[in-house]
Amino acid sequence: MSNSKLYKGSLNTIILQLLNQHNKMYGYEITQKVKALTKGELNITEGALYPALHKLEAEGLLDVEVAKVDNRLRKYYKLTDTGTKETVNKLEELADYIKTMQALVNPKLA
Amino acid sequence: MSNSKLYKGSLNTIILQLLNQHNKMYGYEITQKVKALTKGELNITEGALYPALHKLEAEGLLDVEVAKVDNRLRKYYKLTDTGTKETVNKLEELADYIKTMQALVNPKLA
DNA sequence: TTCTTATGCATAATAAACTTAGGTATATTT
DNA sequence: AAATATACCTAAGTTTATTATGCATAAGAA
Repeated sequence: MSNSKLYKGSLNTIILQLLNQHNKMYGYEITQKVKALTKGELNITEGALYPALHKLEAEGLLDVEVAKVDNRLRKYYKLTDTGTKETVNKLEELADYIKTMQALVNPKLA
Repeated sequence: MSNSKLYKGSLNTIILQLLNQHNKMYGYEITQKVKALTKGELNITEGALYPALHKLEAEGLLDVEVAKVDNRLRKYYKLTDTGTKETVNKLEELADYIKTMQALVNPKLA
């Protein structure tokens, strides 16, 4: 993912928000989109991504739709209503995290 | 620590930066300082803190000095030179993390 | 045309970080 | 006297991600 440990725990937030922005995406597409948006700084490993997608689906946050393109399989994921609500929570948590960490790191500005 | 998973991986950064700001601190003091600075949002658990302090010491980033106050033990930790350098790295990583996550979450501003 | 890279999915073993749940001990407050 | 605060600690278990694989098709390079 990155040599920085700070990304630990951020994967679900990233997945949900990408699906929030792009409606439906498949796994490989997510890895490429993250790489592009972060200019190579963040590389989602498949060993992390696929289990995460399966878990989000099992929790009812994502729906899957299988498609065949160029004779190759794709699994398109999209947010459920519950998933959309959870995305809002995750984004709030991210904003809170950033605010809290900045308060810790630079208490003068708090 | 917090109900948000985003803090996973942030503990070392927090410890190092607190020691960077306050010169020397002991474990319990760190938990209270974090609680105060974050207005209760972040509570470092002792099960996470003490092993983390021991590891940072073993890696040569912290020095320990034992003191007895009111007949109770205190272990004061402070940054070594290496620890000070590593703190700079951690703070850069945090800034990069925030920038990257904001680029992912709000690509319009990127 | 063969070999490598890209696309696309997946899991299993291991490692790292943290939670939960204990344990010990002294000081202070109720 | 009992509960809370101070102050340290570890061990079992969970979560999250890494590393290492595996399978299969398409496209590009040698």
